[in-house]
Amino acid sequence: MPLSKHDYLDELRWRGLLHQATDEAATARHLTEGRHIYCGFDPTADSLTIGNLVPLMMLVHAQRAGHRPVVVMGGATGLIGDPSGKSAERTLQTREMVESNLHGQRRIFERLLDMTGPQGAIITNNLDWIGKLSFIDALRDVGKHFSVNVMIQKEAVRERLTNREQGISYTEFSYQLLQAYDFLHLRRELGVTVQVGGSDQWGNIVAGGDLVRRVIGEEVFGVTAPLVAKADGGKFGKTESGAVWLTADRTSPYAMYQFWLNADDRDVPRFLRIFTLLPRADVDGLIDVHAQDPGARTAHRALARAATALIHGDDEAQAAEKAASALFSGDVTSLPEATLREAFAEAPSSDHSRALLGGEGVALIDLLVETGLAKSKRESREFLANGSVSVNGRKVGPDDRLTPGHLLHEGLIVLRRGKKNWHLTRWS
RNA sequence: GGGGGCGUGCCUGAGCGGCCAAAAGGGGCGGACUGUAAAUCCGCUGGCGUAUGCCUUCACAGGUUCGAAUCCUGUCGCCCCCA
Repeated sequence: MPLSKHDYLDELRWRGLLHQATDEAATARHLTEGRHIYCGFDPTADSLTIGNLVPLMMLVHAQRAGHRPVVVMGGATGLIGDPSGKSAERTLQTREMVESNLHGQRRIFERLLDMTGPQGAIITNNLDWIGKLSFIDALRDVGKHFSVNVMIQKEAVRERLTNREQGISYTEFSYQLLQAYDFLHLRRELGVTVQVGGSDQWGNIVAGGDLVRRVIGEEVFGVTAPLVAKADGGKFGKTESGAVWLTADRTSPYAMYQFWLNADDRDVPRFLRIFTLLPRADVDGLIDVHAQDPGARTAHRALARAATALIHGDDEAQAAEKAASALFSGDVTSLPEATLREAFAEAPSSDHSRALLGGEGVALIDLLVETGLAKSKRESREFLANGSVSVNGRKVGPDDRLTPGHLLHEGLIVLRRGKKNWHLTRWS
């Protein structure tokens, strides 16, 4: 199989995606030929978050380097629950839930990975093989190769064993057996020899490698990426409105664009390397510009554009960018109607009767509550008094009312509360 | 089996009969400054139609008292020491 000029490990290394590898020299040698590289994703939700993007990028780079990526959707493991990195036992998901989550996540893999050609990604579901395993088979064929003494040493388990309040169930304790069995199965059936994942997966990956060696006496390899942390110490991937998801139904392209654009200066270089596919020269150039004048936010914009395009496609990224610059240009009034409607395509909006604008007009205090920009009249009053609210880009006070004079393009009024909470009202 | 301690608002954590909707910090939300940043500063942070006001909170259920987060009894949960 032809390999691209980019060496996989080197690529991961400069991008900051390489945390540890099993016998790095041997792994590097192994990767001089095209291999099958796998990563597992448990269907804990019907989408994936930006945090899951890290291991996903490892597969993307594998493919670009000439290897064949194999996605293992955890149809079986998702029913059990991975204790790695979790401080408490989780409630079991129903089979239906796992099943539907699987479908939700599949579209993301298909979008980010090339599904065609000899290097086309393979998407599998470990329920297909784990589901066939009987309890007796599991204990004899898998369990016999594991030492409980070793299992309880794993970080994911150890912490829970010493923690009286939490403990760990036999179910979650067994998780590593299943993931190890995945590796064995994939080695046998698809010739998969490398597993990648986040650093929290190291224990599971090693367990898989051990199993393969014991059963078929062959060496397999593992590579992990570091945990992505934010410069300010906060948890990566969270915003005021919760996690940032990779599908538009949960996080709009616009919201994702904003997420990247608002990245801390210090995080931008790293994010450019990890979350975009921009070539090294471009990245280095951007980092340079960024260091000279972070205020210009050239690198922020490039990051937001590239990362959003990677997930949602070029068109969506472009639209998000246009909307962002329109909204934050300050003067909403001068925007053409089409741009305005486009910019607010994803923002909350509401319809109102135009007749209300006549006479005394509509009190903003009430409207803020109606539109959800404020939770109660009391809060509404507070925001207005603080000068947090603007109508069509102009600040308003507690006693202001909306009249026909506020209408843009014969029927639109733009409300904003705080810096980033927009709402479009339509009047007809 | 015996003995001791703890359970407060989103989180940490003071309060230990009235001055308590409850200190302080964190977080969150607004504002100023800026670059839709960081740092800093200011305000808000149980709910309520605008309040020298009303309602609901200090694990839960009762009780004592003019009055309880604060005292008593029981229940639940957790921690520690001895055996």
